[in-house]
Amino acid sequence: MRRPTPVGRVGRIMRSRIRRHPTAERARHTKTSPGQHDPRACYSTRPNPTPQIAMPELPEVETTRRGIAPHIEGRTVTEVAIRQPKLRWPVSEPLAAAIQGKRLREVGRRGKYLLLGFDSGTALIHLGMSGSLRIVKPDEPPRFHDHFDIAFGNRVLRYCDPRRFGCLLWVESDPYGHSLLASLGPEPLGEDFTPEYLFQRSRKRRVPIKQFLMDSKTVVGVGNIYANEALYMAGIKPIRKASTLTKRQSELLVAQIRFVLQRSIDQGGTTLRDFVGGDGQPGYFKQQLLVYGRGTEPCKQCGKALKEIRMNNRTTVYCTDCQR
DNA sequence: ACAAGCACCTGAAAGC
DNA sequence: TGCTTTCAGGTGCTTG
Repeated sequence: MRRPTPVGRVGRIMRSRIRRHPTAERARHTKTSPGQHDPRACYSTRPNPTPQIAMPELPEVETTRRGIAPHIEGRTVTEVAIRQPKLRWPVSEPLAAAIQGKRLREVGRRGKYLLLGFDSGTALIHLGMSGSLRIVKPDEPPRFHDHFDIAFGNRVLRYCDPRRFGCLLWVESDPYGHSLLASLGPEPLGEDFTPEYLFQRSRKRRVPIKQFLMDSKTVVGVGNIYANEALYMAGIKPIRKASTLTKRQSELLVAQIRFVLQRSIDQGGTTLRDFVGGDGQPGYFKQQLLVYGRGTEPCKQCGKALKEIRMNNRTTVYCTDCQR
């Protein structure tokens, strides 16, 4: 089916929207005209193995953090190369100059954001839907979608993102006060994410429970895959209104969310070597998923065909018998 | 405050 | 076979 094209007044308004982040620098990107420098000229030629697209959910981001941290923490930035500044928001203009010669204190994480903490300022990195980071040697030629490098001597942190939904922003003040992080809900593996919290928070919410869980203001790091899995394991139907959640179900749900995320992080630990010289992709997609991606295959508990629907434009899979 | 829907992007898959 | 269209999805923003 053809995508509806916005028409009339509303369409004009939508088309005229400017893509920017309110607190991000308003870097302007003029189109490259003939004769001008084409940023893509920096890339090696296109025929390289297409990077596998894995959806980075919280376990992937945490594994990435653990994978890159030992190689770059405590080291000093020797060079920054931005080949493609047009990510979800323009790469912060002052970033390269700001971190040049600076020492990286630590690699932190808040939700799905990675925080490269320097002595003065923080680089915020989000992997979007298809982003990945890996450590390469300085002489390794960039592939087609390798959009930026941050070099630490002989170790280069390289960012690849075919769909460019990720971002690289420079924040000089307290990063946790930045608008992207300030309103985030609790960490799912932290002590603030309790059954009581989830229960109270869901009281007046009429949206489907799955959508409620995927809202980063409720809890961070629960994307489509893990929302499907956790709801299946907790025996809760994704389309139910959040407000119908019982206290007992809140307990089950919190426990299952913690379980599926922790298990994935544990499994990711076995693929850390992939971050150096490899493709930078943790091997999560190999893990066994109970419902996500199984379409209408039989439920692993009762054998009945799973149901696949679209909810809020997201694929949702559940068992009509095991989930109530 | 809450809810709904769009935008961003491009490789892969499906459709013709 | 080859071209065109649709789908996938995280998440901030705008509108209702």
